[in-house]
Amino acid sequence: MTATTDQDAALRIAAGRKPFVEPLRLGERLKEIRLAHQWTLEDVSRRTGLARSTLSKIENDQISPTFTAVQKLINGLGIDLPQLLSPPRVQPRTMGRRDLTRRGEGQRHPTPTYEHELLSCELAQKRMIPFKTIVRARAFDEFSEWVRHDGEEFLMVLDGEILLFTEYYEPLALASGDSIYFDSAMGHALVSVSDDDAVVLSVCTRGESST
Amino acid sequence: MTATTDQDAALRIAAGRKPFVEPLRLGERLKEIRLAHQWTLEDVSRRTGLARSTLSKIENDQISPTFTAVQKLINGLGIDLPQLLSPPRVQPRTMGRRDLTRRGEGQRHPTPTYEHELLSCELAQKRMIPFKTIVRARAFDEFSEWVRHDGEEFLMVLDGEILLFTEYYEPLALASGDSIYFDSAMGHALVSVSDDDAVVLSVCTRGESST
DNA sequence: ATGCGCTGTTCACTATAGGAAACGAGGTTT
DNA sequence: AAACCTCGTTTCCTATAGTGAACAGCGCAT
Repeated sequence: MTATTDQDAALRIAAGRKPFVEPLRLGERLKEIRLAHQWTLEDVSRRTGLARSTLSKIENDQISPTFTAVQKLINGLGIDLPQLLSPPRVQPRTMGRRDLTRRGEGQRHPTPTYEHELLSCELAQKRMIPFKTIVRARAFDEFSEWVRHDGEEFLMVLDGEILLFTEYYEPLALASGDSIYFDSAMGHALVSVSDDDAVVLSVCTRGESST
Repeated sequence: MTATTDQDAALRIAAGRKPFVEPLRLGERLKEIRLAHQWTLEDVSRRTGLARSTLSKIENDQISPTFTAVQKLINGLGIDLPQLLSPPRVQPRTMGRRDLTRRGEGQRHPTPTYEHELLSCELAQKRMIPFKTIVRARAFDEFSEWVRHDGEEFLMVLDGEILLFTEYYEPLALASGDSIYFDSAMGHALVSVSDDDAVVLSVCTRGESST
């Protein structure tokens, strides 16, 4: 098992189980949009080039539109695909969630090189993944491969001193209190150089396009 | 041959002509993904439930997949739709940026209640905003109003002890090493309760909708 | 070489999406 | 009320997406 896989796994666990396939009430959504603009089927037909009947069937889930049809829709209606697919244009989820993690109470994920402690893992659907890591690795060659994942990462050294190896830069020494922000698609790896294992706090961005 | 039908047809032809819409090289993109994972058509077939032949045709733009087919794809491949549709834009900017901030070298922004130190402020276009804050406020009533901004916020106490006031919850005591994740649209405010001013590290998400 | 196993493509057929026109339900005009 | 409009739905029919099987190409083993 490679370091990459380890961290990927941790991130994936943090990301939580996939909600599998949602029904994706496309027809319903289309009708919402149409009525919101007070358009008739004929209006939409003129805008999109799709037949009135076709639109009716799509709205009532009697057919599954072709991808070209979907394109005509998003194009003709002047909306983009996410808009068409996110039926519950809900704000509610943005308000008032909270997730406390007391010192040392995160969810631990040990690997040969790192010991991760996932923070705030009660909350699903969040846009950042924070975790504290004890860096056990002492030499770069303990990594079989670059650690690498989509998105961006912010990192602050809480304790000890580390060397940050990155794919495109010289190794960088970071002491307690130093912080760095980088694209995490660039290969990276941490090594402790202080007497005790170093501790860092990381925050990764979630893969985008969350609906 | 009624005038209505003629006009309808004319409009539909005009709309149906596809001059500008179709930058979506879906087949190409699918092939990219498949090869990136070193999957064979048969593998993808098993994952998605679509026939090998169908997949081949989709990859070669010989057919326009049904929306249900697209769903099977994104579902079976474990990707989401934006991923499937956005081949070109993601790659360029994601690779290799880096921004180091040594301890205490951030950009300071003092306010009556807080003393912020912005970290990694060299980098534009990043998805998280990290900053270290010295909490000067000693009582809740030093705030004239809730602090409130779009997005989400992660916060870890680095030093001292604070009280986190939030709009929808009771005040929460946080000691060094405790962390919390919350929707920052919910009003919030920090107060130091330790002898020295407390220090916290915060990371906020950037507003979305970059498009 | 011959045969085997695997790849991706192509064929022939079935299932279904898309379009034109007919239909039925309100609403407005006369 | 009948004669319309205009709306959305439904009914054919044709165009095409989706499938399984056959095919051609390639590496590998015998």
